[in-house]
Formats: sequence, C-alpha cells, structure tokens
Amino acid sequence: MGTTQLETAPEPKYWHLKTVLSDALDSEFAVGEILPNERELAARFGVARATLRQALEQLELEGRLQRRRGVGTTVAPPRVGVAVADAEHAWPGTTEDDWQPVDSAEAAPPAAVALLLGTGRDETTHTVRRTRSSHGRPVATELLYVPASALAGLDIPETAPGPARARAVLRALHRLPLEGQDRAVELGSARADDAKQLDRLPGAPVLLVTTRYFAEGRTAAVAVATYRADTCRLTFGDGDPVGLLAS
Amino acid sequence: MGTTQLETAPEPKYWHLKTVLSDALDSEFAVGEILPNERELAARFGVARATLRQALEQLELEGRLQRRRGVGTTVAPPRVGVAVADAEHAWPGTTEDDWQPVDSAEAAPPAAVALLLGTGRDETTHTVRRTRSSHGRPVATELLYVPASALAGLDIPETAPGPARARAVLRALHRLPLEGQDRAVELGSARADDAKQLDRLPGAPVLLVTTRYFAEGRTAAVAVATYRADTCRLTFGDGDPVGLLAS
DNA sequence: AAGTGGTCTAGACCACCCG
DNA sequence: GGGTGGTCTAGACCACTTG
Repeated sequence: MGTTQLETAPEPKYWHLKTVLSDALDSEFAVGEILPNERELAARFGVARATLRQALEQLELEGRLQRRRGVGTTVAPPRVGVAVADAEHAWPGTTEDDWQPVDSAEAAPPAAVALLLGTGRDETTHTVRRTRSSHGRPVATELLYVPASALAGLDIPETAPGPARARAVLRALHRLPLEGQDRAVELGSARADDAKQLDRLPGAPVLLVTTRYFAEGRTAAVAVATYRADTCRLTFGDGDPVGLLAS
Repeated sequence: MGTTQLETAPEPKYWHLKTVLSDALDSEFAVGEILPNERELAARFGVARATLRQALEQLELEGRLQRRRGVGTTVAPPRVGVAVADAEHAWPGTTEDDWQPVDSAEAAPPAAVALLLGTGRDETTHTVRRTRSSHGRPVATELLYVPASALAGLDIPETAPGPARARAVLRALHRLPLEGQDRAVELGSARADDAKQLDRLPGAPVLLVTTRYFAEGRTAAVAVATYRADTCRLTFGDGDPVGLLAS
C-alpha cells in the first residue's frame, strides 16, 4: 500500500559511478591523461571519498586506470598480451624470451609447492628468481623450484648468488629430458616481495601461473609466476595459423 | 634525534589482520565452518569494521573465504581445477563436457568482440549462451558469437529460443573445418547478468577467457567465458603424461 | 523479527612523490 | 611543503536470508 517500491533494486552508487566514469574515460580522456584527484571527483559527483574509491578500485581492477600514491590517477593503456604457452613444451630459459634471471638460492619450498614436487619440506631445493618485462615495464616475477635430487649428478658451480648462479641452475635443468608439462592459472594477491618487483602495493591482484615440469618419471620442477593482473592479458596461443590477425 | 623511527615501514592493520586470520583458518577452522560475524570479529581484534572487511575481502579474493549476505562468512573449500584447454583443438560443444547450452539469439556483438571477429557492428551474429558447472556449483558462463556469414549455407532451424536453438547453432558450427584456435585469460569483474548466473554479486572478480576459433581463413567464432575467480583454478593441461599426479 | 553482510558517510591521519 | 593516493575510524542505514 504505502510501499511505492516499484523500482526493482536500487543500483549501488559506486556501481553507477563506475559506469559513468567508464564512459567518460572512453569519450573524454586519452591514455596517460591524469584525472582530477579523488577529493575533487568525490565532490563533483556528490559522494563520499570512500564511495568514489570503490568505483576507482573496480576500474583499476579492470585495467582501465592506474593509481600511484603521491602522483595521481591516470588512464591506463590497453592491457598487453603476454604469451604464456608456446606451441611446444620447453624448459624455462631455453628459448630467447623476455625473462631475466635474477638470483638463485637453496631454500625450503612452501608447503603447496612441496606437494606438487612430491618432496618433503626438508629436502634441499634450488630456487631461481626470474622477472619478465614487456615494453620496458615489469609484468611478472617467477620463482622456480628444482629439488636437488632432480639434478643429481649435474653439478651446480658454487658461484656467488646472483644471475650467474640462476643461469647455472637453468643450464643444469636443460640437460634433463623434458617429458611434459602442466599449467594452472588462478587469481591471487601479491606477496610483499613480489609486489616490490612488480612496482605495486602488497595485496595487489595478480594472476598466478603454476607450471609443473615432468622429467625422468617425476615432477622435476615447479614454477610459480606472478603476473600483474591489472596490466596483463595472458595469451595461450598456438595462435593464428594463417596470419589472420592484423592490427 | 627524537625520531625513534627504526621500524622500516609499519605494516597496514588489515594486512597483518589478514595474516592472522589466514593462520587461524589453517589451524582452527574446518571447511564450511562459519566464522563469527564481522561486528564481533572487528571488536575482537580491536579494529573498525571497515578495516576488518578489507582483510576479509582479500581472503575471499584468494578463495579462502566465502561470504553471503544474510547468511555469514564460511571457510571456503580449496579451489576446483577446471580444464580449459584440451590437448587437441575442438569446436565448443563437440566433446562430452560439463557445458550446458542455455539459450541462443541474434544480436549485435560488443565492439571488442566485433573487432576480434573482423565484422562490423551491424552484421547479424548468432549468440549462444552456455553455463558450466563443477561439483554441482556453477563455475562459468559463456557467450559464443558466430557471425551469420560464417555459417552461410548452413541452415539454422527457426525454432523457439532456448537450449534447442543453442544446440542447432553449435551443430552448424561443427560442420566447418576448424583450422586453429587462440586463447587469452585476463581479470575482469562480473557484469550484472553474468553475476546472476554465477550466484555472485555484480562486480565480483572473474577470469575472462576469450577464445578465437579459425575456420575457412577467417575468425569463425569468438567465445567469452566468465569464470568465478574465487572458486576456480583454470588448468591448461596436456597434463601429466605418465600418470604422476595422485592425491 | 532478528541477524547477516553490503553500502555509504564525514572525517582524520599517514606514506609517498615532486618541485 | 604541498598534493596525491592509502589507511583507518565510528557510526548509520539497507538488502537479504532465515527461523
């Protein structure tokens, strides 16, 4: 009776705001352009700053915006496609790609990785840190875990830590016959160390790519790659066989 | 002098809170168990509710928690692995999988899809909606776009909208010779209609899987699948060639 | 009707970047 | 030092589910 509740469901303010801003980005802003600051935008739309931020967070999640503390909010370029799977299986670091070995050490793998490797937590394991850049920007960081037992008989020179040692571990790995591999992609949030490498704040949304490498009848290595979810589109392409895709 | 600022950088409260809660989930809670409500948790940890929610949001993003309005917050089961890529290329709907055709219509594709198809926005295009379930829960919804011109000469019976029409479009597609395909994965937020199908709120984080199908020298179809990012781990497996993975 | 998570507010302070 | 985004608070009301 008194209830004039004919409107189905009131759209949340931040959701409507996101739509309005998204349209504005398409029509009125150029890539790289800087937006008015949050306090002014909130005032302009007549909402609290927290509400505006909820809309901005969504747009950043979708790769439309880029926010940097102390600087401002800018219009993000379209996501870059980064190739994750080649047509053929290969050990990491064999082909010329845009990965850069950074460092290597011996450490105990996290429990989840130990499970994939089928090793105990106490088994000594080589770790190799690599980072990947695209168009000059860091897009991913990776930790590769190789149980020492998988490299039995292959010598890792006792060099000082650093890229040289990382390359040495990779070279040893390449001597094994790769029998197959396996990938999984899931959403995660950046750990503190990964965030620093990716130039993001801890907790930033990332795409976790877990790769298992099989050799000699066992899981010989596991790689966990952390891609910036805001700027990356992961491509799995045997791709275009006929050269269709222009532009 | 007076500055006793020896601590490097104060960890945000919500970040520390997330760690504490995460450990508690591992040690003190069982899957499916219901947590104390947000007001009580906030009081217990001596923080504002908004701060607690920031921690819970992260844990939900990582698939550790599940929150439902009017019900409560429960401990989420581990993410389910859903196979996205088979060893061989195939049209959608050819193999027996867990996709269910839902409906079909003729509609103009969104601009981004039209670009991938290489068609104008005005070209009539068949759309097929499918949904995918795993363990009885909806995990993904998909929209398949097939330009009418790609199916030239193949008849689509003029049936009423519904699963039958969807299957008819798929059958027509299967008559084309598949020459290749292409995939990309990126982070997105659920549109209102997708969110409803996935039993989530609009804006929920999702993994967008875009597949291009090539036939007869052109892009014959584009599929955009929307996977729940909180509950899904996408697997790309030629997988385990030797049957290693037990458990 | 009671209890839950979801939205929103108006304010404060902090960490960071730059000129 | 001034401006930016990031964190945090203490409240309020709403939408939804369940007994």
